[in-house]
Amino acid sequence: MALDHAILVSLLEQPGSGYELARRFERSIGYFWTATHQQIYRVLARMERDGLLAVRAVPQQGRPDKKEYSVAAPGRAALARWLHEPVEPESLRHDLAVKIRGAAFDDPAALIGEVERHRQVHSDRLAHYLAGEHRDFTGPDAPAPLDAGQELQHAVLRGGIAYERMTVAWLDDVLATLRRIGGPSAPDA
Amino acid sequence: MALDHAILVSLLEQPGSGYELARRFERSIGYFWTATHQQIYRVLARMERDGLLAVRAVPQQGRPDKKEYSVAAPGRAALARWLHEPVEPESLRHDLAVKIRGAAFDDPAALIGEVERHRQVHSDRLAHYLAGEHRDFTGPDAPAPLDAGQELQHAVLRGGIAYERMTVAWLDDVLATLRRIGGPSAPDA
DNA sequence: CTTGTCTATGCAACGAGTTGCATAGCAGGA
DNA sequence: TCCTGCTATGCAACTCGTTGCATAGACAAG
Repeated sequence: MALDHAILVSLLEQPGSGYELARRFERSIGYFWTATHQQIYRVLARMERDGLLAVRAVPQQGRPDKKEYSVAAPGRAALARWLHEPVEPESLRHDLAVKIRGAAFDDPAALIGEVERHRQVHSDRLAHYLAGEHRDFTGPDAPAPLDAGQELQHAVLRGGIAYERMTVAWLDDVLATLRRIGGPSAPDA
Repeated sequence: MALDHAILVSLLEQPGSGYELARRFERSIGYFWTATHQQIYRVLARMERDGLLAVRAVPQQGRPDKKEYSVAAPGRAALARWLHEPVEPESLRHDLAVKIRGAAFDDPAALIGEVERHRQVHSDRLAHYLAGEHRDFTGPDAPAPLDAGQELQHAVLRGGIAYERMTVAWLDDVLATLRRIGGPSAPDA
């Protein structure tokens, strides 16, 4: 299970509370691994119980205390072990592709709005990634010689950028196809 | 839940047994939605119980009977309803990206073999998709004017091709990065 | 002064997905 | 002959992931 390992990596990059992790999972890490706060709290509790993580209660003024988690030695070892194991190349779960094939049995033109909406989301994500890349890696405020960790984060971000660019281009292709067949051919049903 | 709908689409394209569906999910449909035979049998049983599918026992010589499922009217209606609902743009679950970021806390060079293995898998899938595209859509044996369903299947396949091409290129980028930082910089641990 | 939002954590229930195992006949190779 | 593998279906147990709800103090807007 990779959620454990995603949390370990994130805590090694920067210790933090469950709440903070949940927000990171909405941002950088979450681009490649999503998780809700419930999942995160449950996994943190389990990993702490198993001695992979250390907790420290941090009092805050005007707020409930937060539990700051950091990676203990056994957690680091568990991550290292996982890094040396092969993982399965992932398979996609692409609802929209199912819908596109399904549109043949309904009205293809009715899907245009939905595809446009997805295109917008991916286009926004792309802009967001590009802004992050400029801020952290390629812009004037970026650290001059990147260390290994930053190089790797940048490489992963380039993957996200390539993915979103590819997706936007593909959805444009799909839209053109839907408009082409929406005209001449009648819906199948 | 999209497994139901993926099954409906697949059965509309071609009725078949659970076993046949499981094999389709290893091929075309499975490129965008994976499922094991257990999942498929369970969902087929539920959908039949709910009247979305019709079953027909087909005797076979030298083999156990197979249950051929096809989509009943309520199933078609359920699919149509889903097609008109918005779905969430999916988020990735990319183990390898987690590993790449995690490599900063281990030996980056140790990840090269793993990344090469993934590159090979994606490169094979790409070749496989391209062969399928030539066979079904662009080659001399393809149907001359494609109908709407075929146009849409082709559009989805083009998405798979674009995805695999993008992934192979990105993994090359990652490999170059790993080799670059593997030399000068020492492992963090 | 009440309502809503943000930080911060968590329980309980459910549904989705995975893994291991079982059955059963037939075909082909060592 | 025995072992492996393929077609064909399914149960049981488990883990993973999602959804709804709850608590609780601080702060801002209406």
